[in-house]
Amino acid sequence: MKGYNKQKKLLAAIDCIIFGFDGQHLKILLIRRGFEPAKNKWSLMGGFVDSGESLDTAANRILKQLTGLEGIYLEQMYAFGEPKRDPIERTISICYFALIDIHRYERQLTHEYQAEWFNINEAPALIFDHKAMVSMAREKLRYRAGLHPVIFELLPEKFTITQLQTLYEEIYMTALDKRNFLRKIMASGLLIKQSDKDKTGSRKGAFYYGLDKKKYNHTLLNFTGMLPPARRII
Amino acid sequence: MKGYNKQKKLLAAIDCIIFGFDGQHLKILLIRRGFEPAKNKWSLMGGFVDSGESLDTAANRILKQLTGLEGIYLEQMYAFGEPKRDPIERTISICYFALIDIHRYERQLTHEYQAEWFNINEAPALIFDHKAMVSMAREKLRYRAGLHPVIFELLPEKFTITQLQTLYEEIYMTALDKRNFLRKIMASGLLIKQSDKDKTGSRKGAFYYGLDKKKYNHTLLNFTGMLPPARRII
DNA sequence: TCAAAAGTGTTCGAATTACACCCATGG
DNA sequence: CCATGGGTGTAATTCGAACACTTTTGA
Repeated sequence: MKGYNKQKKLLAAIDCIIFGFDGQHLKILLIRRGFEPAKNKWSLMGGFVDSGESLDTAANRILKQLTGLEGIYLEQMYAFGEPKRDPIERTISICYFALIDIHRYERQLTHEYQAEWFNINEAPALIFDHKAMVSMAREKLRYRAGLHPVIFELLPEKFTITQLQTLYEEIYMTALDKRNFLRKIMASGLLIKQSDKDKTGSRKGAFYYGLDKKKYNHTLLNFTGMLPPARRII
Repeated sequence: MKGYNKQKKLLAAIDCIIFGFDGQHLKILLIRRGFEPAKNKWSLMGGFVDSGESLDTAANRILKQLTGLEGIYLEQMYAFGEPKRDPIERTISICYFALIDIHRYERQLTHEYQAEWFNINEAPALIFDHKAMVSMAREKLRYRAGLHPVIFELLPEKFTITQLQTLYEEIYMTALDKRNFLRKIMASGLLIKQSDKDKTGSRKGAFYYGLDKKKYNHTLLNFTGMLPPARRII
């Protein structure tokens, strides 16, 4: 038996939404598409799945090729398959979302790869159905962040409580009370207070915190969520 | 421009995990595969995506063809794409999961379509990577059911509190206290007490409840979950 | 009359909320 | 010395967990 003769083949693509956080705003990484159609238009990171590679492998390869990023948090999100979504040829796109510490790669990304960060609310028009992908990714991020502490993937090794809180506020588009936030986040047992301070944000300086990596890995499956129940988006 | 010349095409398939609940156990619907390879082996409902149809359309079509089911709860779950997952030809499978009221279709399914229900814990060996699909679907169901009242899709129009509780217990593989369960489920405001009783389960009979459909639709986005935090699987 | 499932409240501790002032520092 | 963001506590309420007995009725 050589194959399923009567079935139509099609192209499979990967698209990645890459989230970052600059301390103020949630951002996404975009590039100008390198080939026709829609060449030079803003686009998510994308490419085709090769024969012989799995979807996860393809996603990692494409991410590496377009941005140099490796070993980052990457999760499959959804498959988009409207017949006309790509005007040239029938292509289904398996969409991934990634979370990275923006500062760790900033120069590399913008200089070597000419990728550009945009505030999530100020992104330019995107090709094809990429806008829908971005909104779905945003929603999925809220979902995930409410249940698992994935949010730390967006922060540097050391961060302040205020940065963490701002990040939650960005993702959920809501204001949080800092005392309650601190109590709750400390109760998770995930944070380890450092002895040094971030002096860039204020005169007084704010203590850095690090992540308890062991607990973090164990906690991925048992996290109650940071939002007060009444505001849970999920 | 005619196409992306250098890219490899592949087949896209749909596979559906169909969940049902018989009042006692969570079940999945399987059929014997109708074509080679692995003909007559137990399999999820599956088929290929045609040109010109979207993934959702394909999923609905395949479900209709193989089971006669229409208009049921169907949600995309995950794309499986290991290169060798189908031994005959490179095929990625976009996997859906469905929730149905088992009694509504029981005869139709088992007689006309020779599909068979299996308790989720007693299912036979499945072809390809279908076993992994089923475990992921189970997990996803826990996830969903903890946050949205999708669980009612598995029950008939009228059901008793005990049935509902048993269903939650099945999905989360845990025992729940009936008084606490009742209080919590009633607090959701989703249930409407009927005036008639189900007499099949006991001498005394248990009141039926129906779903407040308007509230149900609005509540899909604001549901706190039925599990005590300590036991939340998610 | 009894077996079997239905139905029903209370108490306790933990978690969540709302809320406002002092601290440390660099300029 | 003062403007700025950092850091802290308490009281009221709600929510979740644990727990056991009475009711109904068909056989």
